[in-house]
Amino acid sequence: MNVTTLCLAILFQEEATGYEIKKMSTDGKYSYFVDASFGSIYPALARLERDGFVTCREESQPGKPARKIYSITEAGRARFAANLLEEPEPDIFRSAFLLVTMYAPMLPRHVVSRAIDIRVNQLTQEIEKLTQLAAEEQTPGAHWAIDYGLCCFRQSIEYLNDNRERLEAIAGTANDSPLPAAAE
Amino acid sequence: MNVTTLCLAILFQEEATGYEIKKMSTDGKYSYFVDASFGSIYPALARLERDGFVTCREESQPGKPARKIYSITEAGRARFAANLLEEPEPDIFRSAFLLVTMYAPMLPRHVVSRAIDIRVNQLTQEIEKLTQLAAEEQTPGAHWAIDYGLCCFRQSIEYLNDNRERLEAIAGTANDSPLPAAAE
DNA sequence: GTTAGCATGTAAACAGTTACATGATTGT
DNA sequence: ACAATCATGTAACTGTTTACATGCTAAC
Repeated sequence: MNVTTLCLAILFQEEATGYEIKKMSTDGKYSYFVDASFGSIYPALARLERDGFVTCREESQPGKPARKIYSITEAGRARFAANLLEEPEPDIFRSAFLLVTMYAPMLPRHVVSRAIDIRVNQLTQEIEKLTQLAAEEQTPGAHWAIDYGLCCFRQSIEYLNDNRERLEAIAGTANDSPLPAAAE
Repeated sequence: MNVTTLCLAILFQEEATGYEIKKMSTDGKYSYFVDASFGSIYPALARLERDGFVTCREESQPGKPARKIYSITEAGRARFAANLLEEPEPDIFRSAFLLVTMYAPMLPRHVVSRAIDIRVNQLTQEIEKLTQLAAEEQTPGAHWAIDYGLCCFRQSIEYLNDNRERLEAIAGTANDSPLPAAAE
């Protein structure tokens, strides 16, 4: 999914500024679609407005730049809806954590332990985020998605806790490691 | 992870050609790191060779372009190892399937059903791939990673099978859908 | 006094994809 | 006949990030 579609997806549900879209795509409910930066969101919104898929009203604030609040148009709704009807692209999972596990034999034990700790932490935070989202959220589709996410993340943490010793035992067992520190 | 690091990661474990690296990053064991195209792999290998991180020997084949088999150097091993010691970046999950679930109320039921079918299929294939990989694979780190993946994927399929009716029941319940087809 | 949050926007730089060029072999 | 697999490589294009510019307010 590209930034333009992300903007339409969010504006389909609620009005928002570019700043708010950025937050939602980085931490919020829409973080499972794209993580976009300001440098891609602002130009995307300008293009969407130029092409009639969104409209914009300004709200001036004393001392700050005016908030530009975007709303989706009928053309915008239709475009996003048509998008949703297409076959969804495959889900993507990319993991620097798994890279560490694959090369565990050549890594010092503490590096492997730290990687597990970081991953468990990340998952815990993700669960907290979803729990909070569920409390605020009303739409039934979002609720289903949140429940699914919670189930997957909990299972993942459980697996990590149950199997971390097995992985830590592998650490540092390679005898041809290019890391002098591996022997420590 | 970028394409250059991917090449080093693979060449750390085994010699390979650009073509083989492409396959491994798209379907194989390394598909959880980056999915790279030829247009990025060949230039990356050329840069790595120029900078002394890999070496290359050619194996001519009648009727085909010569295979350029790359091997990692000590400098390359050191560079990749240093990379692994850094704090791993957070794992990334991006899902077009979850987008469909979130907007289920405005979608016709068959679109939602199809999205679930596609996702279950994708997960099933992922499990088959990992099972096959486990049969071929020797390194203990890779085995741990595969077991972890299998656990997550199985759990995910189970959830989808147990909760698909609940999601399908939501489909088409929005009365303000921009899709005329939603009423079918 | 310094960091974080709010708020918009631009331009250069970068990484990567897509499409093209070339061509034999094997399977359907 | 046609598609897929093997095999390398380049060039144009695209989308996105990073860094910059600007500036107020509130918290620590």
